Amino acid sequence: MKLEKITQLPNTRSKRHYEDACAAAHALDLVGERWALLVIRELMMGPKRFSDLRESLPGISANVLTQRLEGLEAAGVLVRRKLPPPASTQVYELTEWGYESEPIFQALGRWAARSPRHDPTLPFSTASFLLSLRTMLDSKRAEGLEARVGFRLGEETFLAQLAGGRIEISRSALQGADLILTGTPPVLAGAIYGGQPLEALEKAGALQIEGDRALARHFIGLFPLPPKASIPA
Amino acid sequence: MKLEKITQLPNTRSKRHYEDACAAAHALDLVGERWALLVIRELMMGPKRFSDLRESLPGISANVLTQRLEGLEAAGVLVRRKLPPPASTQVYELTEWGYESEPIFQALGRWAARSPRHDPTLPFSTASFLLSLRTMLDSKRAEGLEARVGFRLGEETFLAQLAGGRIEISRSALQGADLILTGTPPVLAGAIYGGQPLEALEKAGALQIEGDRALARHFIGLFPLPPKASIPA
DNA sequence: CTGTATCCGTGTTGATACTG
DNA sequence: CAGTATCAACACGGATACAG
Repeated sequence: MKLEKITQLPNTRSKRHYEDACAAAHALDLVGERWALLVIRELMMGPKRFSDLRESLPGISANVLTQRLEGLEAAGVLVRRKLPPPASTQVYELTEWGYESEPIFQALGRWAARSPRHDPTLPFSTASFLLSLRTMLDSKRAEGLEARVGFRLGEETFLAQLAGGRIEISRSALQGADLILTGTPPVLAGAIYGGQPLEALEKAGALQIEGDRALARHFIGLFPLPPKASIPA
Repeated sequence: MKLEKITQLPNTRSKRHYEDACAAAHALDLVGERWALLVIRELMMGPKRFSDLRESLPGISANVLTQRLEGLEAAGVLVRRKLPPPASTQVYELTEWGYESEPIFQALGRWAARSPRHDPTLPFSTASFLLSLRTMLDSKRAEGLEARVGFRLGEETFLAQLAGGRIEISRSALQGADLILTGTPPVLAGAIYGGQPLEALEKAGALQIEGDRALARHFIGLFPLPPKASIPA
């Protein structure tokens, strides 16, 4: 008669959370669940649909994505919005406060780039590639440069504007770009972070360069990786 | 004879990890499990023993703490060290790279301090209080100030040195301090972040002030909180 | 006294199949 | 396309027992 266990009180304290006044701990209550931060990362360059999110998050399952979207909406990190007709499709978009979480990704990324176990050959999403540029730009090296670099990544195009040692990147058309790079995020990352020569990638057909080729060579040198941490025996 | 179950293959792919080249995702593979970041936070002000960690992490269970310590050691974030006799007790200490994770906490903390749901009345550990000072110091306001502020928090003492708009905090004896504050982390946080008047806390016996009282009033004004985010309906 | 290992009830996660 | 339903595997947290 194990069916008698209807007496389960299902929600004493429905969610698991740290009982801790520390703001960082609170942040983990909000976005510390598995996949939550990666969902936010994927929305960092602008709104996306449910299935766009699924595609760019290798391995997330539909039900978990649903739960995370619900949780993040309840937390005030994102909103679901219906695009006006004729598109009429639903998208998820970060709130202003949601967009302000970018420094979290930068801190995580800068730190983990030094990890001895970091494997840069895994799948690389468009959003993380573009965020990595914002994170890794060496403002000293970019100081004197003023330029517009366009990216064609799959269906989408993005424009990076360099000025005053800073970089701004947004979804945008590419007119007025001094240079346009076309390829997949892993290939572009190979050129920028992996030191792979542009010519070789071009010959292999993995990369196309239109416009100022000298700028291309300069540009890919603006994003130095930190040295690996040496771990004790 | 349940002992026959040795046939369990325990590690097909022993750990759950994101298959993602993004460095931030890799960071989450290393320190994204529940409790991992809070363990690191507690070690941020110096080495601790197993039971110190348990005490300062309300709600963690012994087996989970063991697992996290193993995982973080394997990742190269911390090491276990045996103190020389006669103390001969084992402590956990962050590696240099482990200490470099502090910007992660600052980014998380700054962001979540704006959360509409942040509840600052929960338990507050010594480590998170001291880290919050490093995080929230307004360097403009601290610009001209040169001072040493001591803290007596339970058994331990810490010295905060202000100079050139920056703050350094370390476990240390308190000689040479211009001001010494004694109390619990929640009380001190109430004064610094909650705007509770020093005199009231002192009269209530929750706080003791030794030394330069004008400095105390100045000091608690150096750590402004950001405004709450307004979340959409 | 300081950690570690094991058992166990429960909640969370993830893969597949399925529905509006 | 945008999710729900189901179910198995795992992770968490509590208790307890064990080892130096």
